[in-house]
Amino acid sequence: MPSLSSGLLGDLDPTSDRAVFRQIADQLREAIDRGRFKEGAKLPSEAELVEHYGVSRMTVRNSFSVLQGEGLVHAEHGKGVFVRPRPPVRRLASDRFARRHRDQGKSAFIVEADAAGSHPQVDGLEVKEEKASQDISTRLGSVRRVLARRRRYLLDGRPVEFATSYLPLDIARGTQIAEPNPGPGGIYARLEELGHRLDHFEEEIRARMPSPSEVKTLRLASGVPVIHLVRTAFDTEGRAVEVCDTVMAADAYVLNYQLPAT
Amino acid sequence: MPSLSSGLLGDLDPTSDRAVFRQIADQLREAIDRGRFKEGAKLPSEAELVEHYGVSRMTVRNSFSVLQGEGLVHAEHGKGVFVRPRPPVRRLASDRFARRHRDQGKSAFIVEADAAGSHPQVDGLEVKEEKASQDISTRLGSVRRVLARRRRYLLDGRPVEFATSYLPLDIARGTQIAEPNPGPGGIYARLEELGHRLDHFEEEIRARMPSPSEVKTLRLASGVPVIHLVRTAFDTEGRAVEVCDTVMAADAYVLNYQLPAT
DNA sequence: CAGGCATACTCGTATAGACGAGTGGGCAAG
DNA sequence: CTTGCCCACTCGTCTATACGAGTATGCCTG
Repeated sequence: MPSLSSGLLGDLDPTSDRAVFRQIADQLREAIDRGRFKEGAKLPSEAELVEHYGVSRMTVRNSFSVLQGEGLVHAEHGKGVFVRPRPPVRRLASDRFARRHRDQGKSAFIVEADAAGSHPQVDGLEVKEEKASQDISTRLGSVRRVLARRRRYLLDGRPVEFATSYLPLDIARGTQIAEPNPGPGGIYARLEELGHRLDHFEEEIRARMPSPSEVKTLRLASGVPVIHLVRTAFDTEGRAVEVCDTVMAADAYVLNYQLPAT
Repeated sequence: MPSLSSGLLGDLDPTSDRAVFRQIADQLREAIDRGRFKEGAKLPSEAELVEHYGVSRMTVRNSFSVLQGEGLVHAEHGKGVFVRPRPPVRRLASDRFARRHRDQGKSAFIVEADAAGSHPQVDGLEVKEEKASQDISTRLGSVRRVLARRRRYLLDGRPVEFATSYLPLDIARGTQIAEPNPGPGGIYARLEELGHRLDHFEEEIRARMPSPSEVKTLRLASGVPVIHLVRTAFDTEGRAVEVCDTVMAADAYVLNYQLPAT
């Protein structure tokens, strides 16, 4: 039997008009912030908190759901509720598509991860021709059908990113871009070999909560948003030659950009 | 008495091992996605759904809380649960700090919002000297104390962004930068007048769920993440002359960047 | 000693009921 | 007609209970 007496937590203020479950959430949050519960540590069980505060179990669960929504903790069935550890983040530099990074035989993702000491994997590779969505069609300049290259990226076994590249068929069909393995330097290297000299990229960044299918694909804990990045590659003639739609687990990424002061 | 018969919703599958509240959430989500409930529309009330599905009220509330966590709906006490409308977004262009945008008398935020037909406000202005946090100190190159300029930005009455600029005291003290109104072109114009010719900016972007204080400051609905952007300005000598820490309501922003293919 | 099972602990799901508080419409009194 | 109150409807909070399912541990059996 658990001896409880979770000495780190205070009492409720019955005179306060703050809801009880919020008061409990506040105390737990503060305890976490102060380091009384460290990353990965187990919080008191529901039963212990019921005992400690003298409230019903649903009230305690309600507190936990507040903290889950904030991304502070996560529950594991049969084990307990734990302070969510901050996973190692992947930093995306704004020069990651520079030509000088394209001469290796491996993809940028693999090279970076190796350098950071993580174990990278690429997964769920799928290459096919399909009808362009309204959005993609607009971005690529009114194309009807496109070549789509889908893949998922994992770091140390954890899915962190899901990306789809779209290319106009008149560019990609029949080239190595339409093969599962696009070869050294990736599709940007192939595009340039095909005479589409790249001029610049435009990136569009949003953050939002994931859809259920994204939760599944990225195995996201509750309270983790996604970063949605859409990159369009333009050649020197101003034509959009590729659109890459990427959904990233927000807790696994920091994006870096360098801007000239002009 | 409500006549219910919310004909748009199906039945539960008792053989499914998917939890009842998830099935209900799924049906509501699908109805929203299909446009059966439009933006801003009211969903059936808890009581109606209790009736329709023959489940207890807590189960229905549980479904709603799933959708709230996804940022799809929001509840209004005494009124109902509504499909969350997508607010107008502010697009941040990567050239927004170019010198050519600095000659007007008004701040970039005001100019942009006016152009977009929204009503901009700046709020909670606070300028003071304070101790630099560990992080800020590191970014500015080991300064102890800094000038901090805090302000909140609103669009059509809605808070969308909360920003703090930090500057080393040896640069900012006694200048117009230390005044509430930094003058035309903002602090970057003043910095250049003071001889700190700007070379480039570095921006660091994260997305996460907001802290309770951020929820309050930005009046965030549940299920809305924040974008956390930290920008460092460097002068031509490579010195960091300003750090701007910005927290944005993620549903109000799209960030745009343009990258050279190098 | 190894394997398997029982058990106690964990969270997950669901029910039923109670009261409170915000909102808005309708009715009644002035 | 206007004012003000009441009531019905909404979601918010909380209690108490029940059973299910995942996990870990230790004991018991072979």
